[in-house]
Amino acid sequence: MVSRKKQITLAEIAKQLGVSTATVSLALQNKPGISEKTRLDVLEMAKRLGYVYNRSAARLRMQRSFTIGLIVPNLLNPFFTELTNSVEERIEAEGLSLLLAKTSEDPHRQQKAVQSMLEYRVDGLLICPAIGTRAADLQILLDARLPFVLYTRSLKGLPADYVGTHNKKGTQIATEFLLKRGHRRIAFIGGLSTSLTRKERFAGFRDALQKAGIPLIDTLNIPCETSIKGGYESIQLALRSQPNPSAVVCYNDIVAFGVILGLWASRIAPGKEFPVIGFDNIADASIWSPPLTTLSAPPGLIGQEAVKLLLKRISSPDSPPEKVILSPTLVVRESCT
Amino acid sequence: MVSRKKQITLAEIAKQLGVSTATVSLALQNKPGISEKTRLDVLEMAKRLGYVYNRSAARLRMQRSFTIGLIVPNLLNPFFTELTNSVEERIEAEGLSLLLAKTSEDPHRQQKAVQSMLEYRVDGLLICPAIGTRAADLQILLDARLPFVLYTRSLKGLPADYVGTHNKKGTQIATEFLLKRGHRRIAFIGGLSTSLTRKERFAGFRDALQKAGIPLIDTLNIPCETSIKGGYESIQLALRSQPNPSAVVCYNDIVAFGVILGLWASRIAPGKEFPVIGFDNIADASIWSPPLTTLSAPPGLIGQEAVKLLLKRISSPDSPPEKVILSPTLVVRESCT
DNA sequence: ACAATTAACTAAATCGATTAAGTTTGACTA
DNA sequence: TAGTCAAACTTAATCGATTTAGTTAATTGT
Repeated sequence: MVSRKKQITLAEIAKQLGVSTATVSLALQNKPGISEKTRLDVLEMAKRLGYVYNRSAARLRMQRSFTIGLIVPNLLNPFFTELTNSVEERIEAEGLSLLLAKTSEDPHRQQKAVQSMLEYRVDGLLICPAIGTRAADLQILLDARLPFVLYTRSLKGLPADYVGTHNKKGTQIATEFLLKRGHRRIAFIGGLSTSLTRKERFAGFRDALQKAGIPLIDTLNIPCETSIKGGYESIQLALRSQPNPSAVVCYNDIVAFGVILGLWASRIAPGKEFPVIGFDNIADASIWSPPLTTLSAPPGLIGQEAVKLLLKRISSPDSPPEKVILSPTLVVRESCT
Repeated sequence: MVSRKKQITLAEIAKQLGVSTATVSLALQNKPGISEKTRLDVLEMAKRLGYVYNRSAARLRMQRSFTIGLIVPNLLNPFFTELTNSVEERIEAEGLSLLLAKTSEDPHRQQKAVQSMLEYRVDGLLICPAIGTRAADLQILLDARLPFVLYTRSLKGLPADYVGTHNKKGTQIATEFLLKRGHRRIAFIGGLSTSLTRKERFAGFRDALQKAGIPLIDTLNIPCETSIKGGYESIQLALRSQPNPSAVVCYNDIVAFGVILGLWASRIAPGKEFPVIGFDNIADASIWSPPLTTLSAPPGLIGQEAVKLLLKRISSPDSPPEKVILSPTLVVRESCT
């Protein structure tokens, strides 16, 4: 072990100045009851000694951590990184810190992450339940009376705040848009068939077709992994099927990107010859080539709303649970002209 | 304020069992000197009362936070999210937690983030200096004797551990590869002209040309923003210039993605008709269309190495600074057949 | 000029876990 | 049977900032 330089504490500053620690503490916090001269003396001495505030001590005493926990399923998916990005920004603007954990869609790891957040006494928690999570798994949060907000994925049976997207409405709008332009053979591509979100998004697609009296073509409903590769392979599959599609509604933007690449590779110009619609409106959507027409329910906004709701929950822990369901709007760009 | 349920502490468990807090603490830590029966009693009572370990208290006492700080410039860039992802994994495997902050390439915000990390008494810090950072800005870390590791971007004049990539060697390999295949008009696309990394990567490109006696063509050296859009626009510019290029070495994978999209849009098949080489080998590179030939220096690996180095630094704070420079290897995929 | 008020500061308890330095108990030894 | 020793526990100090309930000294009002 190395000879640690002695920690500079409030007490050390107080000793140097011949005042009490209370005075030093109040001075540093800019609280009333301290003369201007003393305050300046304290500030200067703190700087001179290289004092660094010890949050662990303050937290213990104040019973607050000034930290918000964020649990995401996945950090390689732009949806969640964009969300993380915006959450970090809001949190930092509030003078709080961000404790990050990811579950890799594993409920077991999620349990460990939740436990860890409780031990850290985070002031609040944002969590997108890993696939396979049961309401009972998160009951511990209610028991511990930890303010938390679910985002993107809800959990029936868990009375909790939630911020999400009106999935069904979104794909409905998109599908109607394509129908109005005369398309009759529209594919729905992407999303794992086990995903609740996919079920909702597909439902909007199906309902729009139904309302228009267009029959659903099974071979044009293609679930796949939520990745560029998934979209790339699925569109090629769709193009080879009979009847083949003249347009695509995608599970989300990532899949749409793959679809676009697949179209290019098949020498079909996405947009001009073949419309593609995504979902989410992640940052890359607008700079893609062609720029992606998509249902705007941007992860950044979801993150912001989630933080907003969480702060509200923290300040009034006993108000009834609130749900914020964002209505996606269709942003028309060149992938659908 | 709500009537908080009384916190369950070690003392509460001790009281219920009629033992001392020391016993409870030792039992929960599985330390020797406690009988098996008592240990089980403690565990059961802890569970029954819903006890949650208070890390703030433990930290204060132990003078360790069991937390590692990670400062990234940007969370929207896959390079950094992949790195964050791998760091999170390593950290969690060590039983530590991850405190995340981003600088948005703003040295001022970086300063605040660093300060925050010090106040949290993180056990160690991984930091990629924001553009414009001076060695003096991070001197505070040395003064505070906080173990830290720089990654991806070094900082001359700061004696510190560093994990990065041999940039020059990478682009040199890539350029030689293209030269060997007969290309004489090779473009170098991407990266901001102010970036040190760009300077290094460009130097490798230039040297390879020089060694082969091929003159550098100024109009084929095109700096641009590190984004899909930047690559997309730059390749179109390059294709219109005289002489126009027959192949491209890109600043990184993101730019290469944009270049590929730009080629598709110009009805040129990337790979088959026009080779494109990226740099970094981010996860998307292998699933792109066409799969990207790139210099593998994956962010996940850099993250892992950085964590490894940091843990080493933590356990021996006074050993001399170490540099880990990863040599990129060319991974040939279809974008360059 | 004396009580009342205010400004400036202090003493000391507090948050909850950890751990060094004891103390007690019982078993085993010589 | 006294002495040794280990096992199983306890006592109490400790980490460092915060904050309540004071105390002191100076200022104001009448």
